[in-house]
Amino acid sequence: MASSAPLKRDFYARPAIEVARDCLGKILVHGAAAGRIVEVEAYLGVDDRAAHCWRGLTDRTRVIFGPPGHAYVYFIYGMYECLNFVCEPEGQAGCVLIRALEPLSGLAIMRRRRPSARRVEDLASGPGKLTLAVGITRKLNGADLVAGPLQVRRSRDESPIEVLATPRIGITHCADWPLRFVIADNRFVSR
DNA sequence: CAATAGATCATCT
DNA sequence: GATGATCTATTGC
Repeated sequence: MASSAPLKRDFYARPAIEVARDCLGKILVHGAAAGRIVEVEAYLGVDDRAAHCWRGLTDRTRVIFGPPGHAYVYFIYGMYECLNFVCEPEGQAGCVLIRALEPLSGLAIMRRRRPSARRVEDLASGPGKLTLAVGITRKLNGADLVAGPLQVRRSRDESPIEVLATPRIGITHCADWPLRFVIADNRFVSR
């Protein structure tokens, strides 16, 4: 497999924008399924009206204010789940939404979980699609990314990556902030 | 192609 | 009671 050591906690204990950019090219692993992160979005703290934590600490946003290096998984539109990495030191809000993966292994089980995907490019090219493909549910909300069943690893392929910044997708507030980051010319990013 | 409707529910007003 | 960090199928050009 084209991956090695899991990222340590200090990787996540930084501003969400830095973590977001650095996540690109890393490998997300859950069981037999693994994929390369090709598209992410940064969500900031209380100043970012598009972020869930904008209103402050609630039952739902508790994990975002908790220690870094954990998963924040939330349920949206009555149907889909989305995966975030909690960033910043404990007590501060900030996270990174994982928006698309390039499938690397476990292709068979991914296809089984996403019967409607006709092409490999459709398996995990969106926040709701990737959680289905990789088998992430709300049960993983709060899970430790450093030691838990869901991990992020450095790729063995360390060839340079060209990163593009664009506005975030599907939000109404702060819609012009360039906090979406993609690997340039990658065919697995969402449409 | 592009545009739109419908599915469906946790969270917050 | 409305809304939302989405996706799919369908309709219409």
